[in-house]
Amino acid sequence: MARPREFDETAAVEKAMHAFWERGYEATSTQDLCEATGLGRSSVYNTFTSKRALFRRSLTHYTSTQLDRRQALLDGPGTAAERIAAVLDSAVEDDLEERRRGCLVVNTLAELGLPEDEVGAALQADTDRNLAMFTECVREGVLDGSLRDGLDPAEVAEFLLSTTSGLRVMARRGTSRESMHAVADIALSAITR
Amino acid sequence: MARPREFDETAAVEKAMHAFWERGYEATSTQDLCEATGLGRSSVYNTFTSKRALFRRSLTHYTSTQLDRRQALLDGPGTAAERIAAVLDSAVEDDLEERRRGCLVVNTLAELGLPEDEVGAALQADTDRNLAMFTECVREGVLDGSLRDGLDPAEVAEFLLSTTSGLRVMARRGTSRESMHAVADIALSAITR
DNA sequence: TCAGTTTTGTACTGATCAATACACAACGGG
DNA sequence: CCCGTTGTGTATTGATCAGTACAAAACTGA
Repeated sequence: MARPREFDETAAVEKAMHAFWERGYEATSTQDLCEATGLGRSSVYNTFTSKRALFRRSLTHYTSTQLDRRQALLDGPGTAAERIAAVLDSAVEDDLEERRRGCLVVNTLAELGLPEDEVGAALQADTDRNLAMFTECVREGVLDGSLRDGLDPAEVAEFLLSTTSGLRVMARRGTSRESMHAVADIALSAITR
Repeated sequence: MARPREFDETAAVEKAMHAFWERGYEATSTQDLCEATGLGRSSVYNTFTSKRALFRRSLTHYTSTQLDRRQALLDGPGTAAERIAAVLDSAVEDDLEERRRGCLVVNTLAELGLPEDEVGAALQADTDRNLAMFTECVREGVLDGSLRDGLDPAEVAEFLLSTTSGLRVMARRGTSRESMHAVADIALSAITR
């Protein structure tokens, strides 16, 4: 019944996500979002309610794919130390353009902080899942002997999240791939033996 | 000759800086800046030309005071390792409210990236000075024996800048003082012996 | 074919944006 | 004292902001 959509909703969210990622939340106008998605204003508002709601959709789309990728690396082959190294390396993009965009979560946290709405909740959820994933992997690393004895998994998880966040900021500073790699190596040396 | 100013320019810049720090660049309107500084629109534009120019003034005011404070810590007493520890600790504010604001430089980098104007130049200059200060101190630390042998001072400087940036992002995430302290300790353990 | 439902395009809303015009106020030098 | 210069307050600029009203369009089920 009724007229069907002329577009794919997920594809539209993905395009909106890239617009927000490129310019930040405030600097992205609803007009920008229409152009990025190829939709008219009516379709955007009919489907996503508001700019902020579309941003929340974009953000959760970003975090879920990013967390899945990270989880896959942490569930991959090798010692825990090697898997953590793979995660740190994955923050180091090959392409300068990509590196310059940084991370949508870090960018949003820096621009908006933790707002008291669903956007803030999405950011908090991302933090929690990251910490949980890292904590678990560190626990495994202490057992498999690839990480040092006596490490507090929760503390190391905070350290690793801080490190990836720091790397993303360095990326926005225009830091070279080589320098970012060196930073990742030093960070890793703090917890491996 | 002519009518004198009714306000202190530096004080106005400082108040504008806090407004930008609190809300970010885009979300801070010229109206907000008038209210924060207590000046009328005419005075603001007569004195600072444009919103962006006032932002640049605010940013350089922030970076210069922050760099001076950091330099003082790195020039202070104790071994290089102790002085670097003092810098990392200084990123951990006592007050939650202050911590939540994060760092104006990190926030701006995340929101705007490195724009091709004087704002970008100010951000780049801040990065350069930070790296230079850290590099010098690490060199001293290798000599005084408080840091490990064989460390590349330039690489460690990037690591330390990345770490402080990461800590500021964690602060925006709402991370506790204790967790941030633990992160700083782990980071330090990578370079001390 | 047509009634019912949803999408879409166009035009528009009031609000707010950064920036300016301009008259008047306030001072210093002569 | 008063002319020239600069600062300040008020009103306003056109542009753009997020969001909406509304009618035509496009489809489904009957």
